[in-house]
Amino acid sequence: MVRPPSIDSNGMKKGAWSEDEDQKLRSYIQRYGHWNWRLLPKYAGLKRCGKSCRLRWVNYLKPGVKRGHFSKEERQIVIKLHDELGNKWSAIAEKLPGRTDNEIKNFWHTRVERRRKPNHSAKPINTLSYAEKTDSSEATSLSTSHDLTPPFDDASLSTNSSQDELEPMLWEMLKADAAKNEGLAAHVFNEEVLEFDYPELRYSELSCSGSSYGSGLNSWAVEDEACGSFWNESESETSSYSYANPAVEEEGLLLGYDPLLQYFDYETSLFW
DNA sequence: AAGCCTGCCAACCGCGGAGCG
DNA sequence: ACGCTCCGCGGTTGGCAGGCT
Repeated sequence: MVRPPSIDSNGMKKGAWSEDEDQKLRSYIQRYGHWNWRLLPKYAGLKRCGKSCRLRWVNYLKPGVKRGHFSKEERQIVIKLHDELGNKWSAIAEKLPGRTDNEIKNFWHTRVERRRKPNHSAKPINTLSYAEKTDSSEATSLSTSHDLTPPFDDASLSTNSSQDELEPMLWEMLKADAAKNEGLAAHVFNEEVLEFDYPELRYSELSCSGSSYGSGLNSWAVEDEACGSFWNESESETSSYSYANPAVEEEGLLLGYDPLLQYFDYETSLFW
């Protein structure tokens, strides 16, 4: 994960920092502060350039630096501020105590930007059994090897499509997919939760805010949260809608139409 | 078991702005 | 006004870890 140590043409060490180097830098700055980054390494007994020392201190050694998992609140702040400020990582970092611009930048590139890329490959990225996500006694684990065809294609849906255009289109696609796979999708929907990255569905959902799409038993259905209306093409029982599970709804809407399910967070407009 | 692929993140690099003489 | 130095920012890279085939 880190670059191997090496020596550049000026005799300066590059690459991963050792514990000894960290200790030298930490103790020097704690004692004298960083009055001049260029001269600091010389006085601290480090064979590093000032830039490298500054980076190591700011992003790693500085007291209070928070690292690791971004909370839901932090994610929302980053996304909101990025919408307002763009790639002003240092400005965003100012609003997130303990987070460095470098870490926010990494977070953005690896987690957020990737999810927003329209041509990002549609493949499952993580799998959790429904039982892990909920307390439902009905939840059981199930094999994930279902051959369900994604019902959307890039040509038919876009982020600019209106909700009026999208809903009938989605409805037709869901119906067709359910018919093809018979009751399988419903079972999967009820018992299995997969996180996935599936841009076509993501965009359709973004464009249809206020609506959710899911499967019932042996049928597909579309529910409109905003007005409470409900369409159901099947005559059979369709009352089992797993995304009503409170444990799931805490995180946002669980959106499903086949085994490819994940959480949609309306506040960040992203799947997690 | 081994090779390949992808995600993640620490660290590097280049550039621009601020400060100073 | 100009040139130089230093600092900080944002983009990019390198390589480990873990999952997949």
